[in-house]
Amino acid sequence: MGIGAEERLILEDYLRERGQKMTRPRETVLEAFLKLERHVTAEELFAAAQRLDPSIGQATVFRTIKLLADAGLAREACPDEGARRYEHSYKHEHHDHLVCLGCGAIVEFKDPAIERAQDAIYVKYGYRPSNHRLELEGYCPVCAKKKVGV
Amino acid sequence: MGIGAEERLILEDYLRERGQKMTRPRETVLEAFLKLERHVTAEELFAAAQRLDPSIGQATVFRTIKLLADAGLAREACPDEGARRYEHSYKHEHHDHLVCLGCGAIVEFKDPAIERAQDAIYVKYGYRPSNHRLELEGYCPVCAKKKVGV
DNA sequence: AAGAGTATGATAATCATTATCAATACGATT
DNA sequence: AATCGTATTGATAATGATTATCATACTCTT
Ligand SMILES: [Mn+2]
Ligand SMILES: [Mn+2]
Ligand SMILES: [Zn+2]
Ligand SMILES: [Zn+2]
Repeated sequence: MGIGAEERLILEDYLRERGQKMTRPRETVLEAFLKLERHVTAEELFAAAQRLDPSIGQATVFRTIKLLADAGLAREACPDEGARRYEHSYKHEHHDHLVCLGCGAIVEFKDPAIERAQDAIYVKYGYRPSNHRLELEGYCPVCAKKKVGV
Repeated sequence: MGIGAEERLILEDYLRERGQKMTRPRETVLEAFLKLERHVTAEELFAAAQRLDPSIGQATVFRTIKLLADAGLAREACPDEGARRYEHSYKHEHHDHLVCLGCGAIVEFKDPAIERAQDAIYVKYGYRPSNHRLELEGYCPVCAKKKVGV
């Protein structure tokens, strides 16, 4: 069983349910995405997909990453001032991000106390929860040293 | 003492320190901003400023709202899928946002437990804190009712 | 193999924001 | 109050990410 077989099936099911088709370009984008274990922009994904198939178009990458997100295989995370970024969603639990403003290093974390407190906020105001985004910005130990006193 | 006198002085000091000048357009944008007690886009601010002075240019609004942010009078908050939004910062403490995906209603809240837990994360990973962004999305009581079962 | 309908890639269009630049306004100094 | 060196302005073009268009190509079921 090849890499990404499970994800491929998920995408196929998702497409079939909606009368859409599994195509070669979509396979290519999925494969490129699964190989990139990072928070990736559409442009980076486009470059990776082109390495697998130079004939692939940019528009297709934008369209497909959205499909992957709808299908539950990808999820938006860590927008990069201007560009969206996506990360794996399938078998990758929700988490928050601590990002270094100096070098871009990203720590992924999940704090039960924070998650619980957020749920309490929803309850307090009678809102039905959908999703949340928590991003902590700062300077990693290395970059903090470089900017002493700033 | 007119409305916004304090803020005006803050802006003047900020500009003087950097060899920049207090100008009529900047006054106009500040006045328009202070009157808008909401999370506002540059475009909305532009419209409001034009009502005060039809000759004002859009570029000036973009430039000035950034100045206000640097000067500590404004702060980015609640980006509106595509466009930045700004809110008052002077004498308006940090807070997080709970936003309704149905009608756009925004609840501002501050949870000491969450803030504390966030600080702990910074400590745990040795990061120097800069700022953080927490946004809870969901459906307000009214909109939740309209979408029962969705 | 054929047909109906979806997907593709190239390209143009959007939208928010920024850069450019000649003309103008500030404000310190005289 | 007039002068002068700079900073600022508004109009406009440019940018960058994303989306829309559309003629052609592909999928998948029959
Ligand atoms: Mn992540
Ligand atoms: Mn707010
Ligand atoms: Zn760093
Ligand atoms: Zn609502």
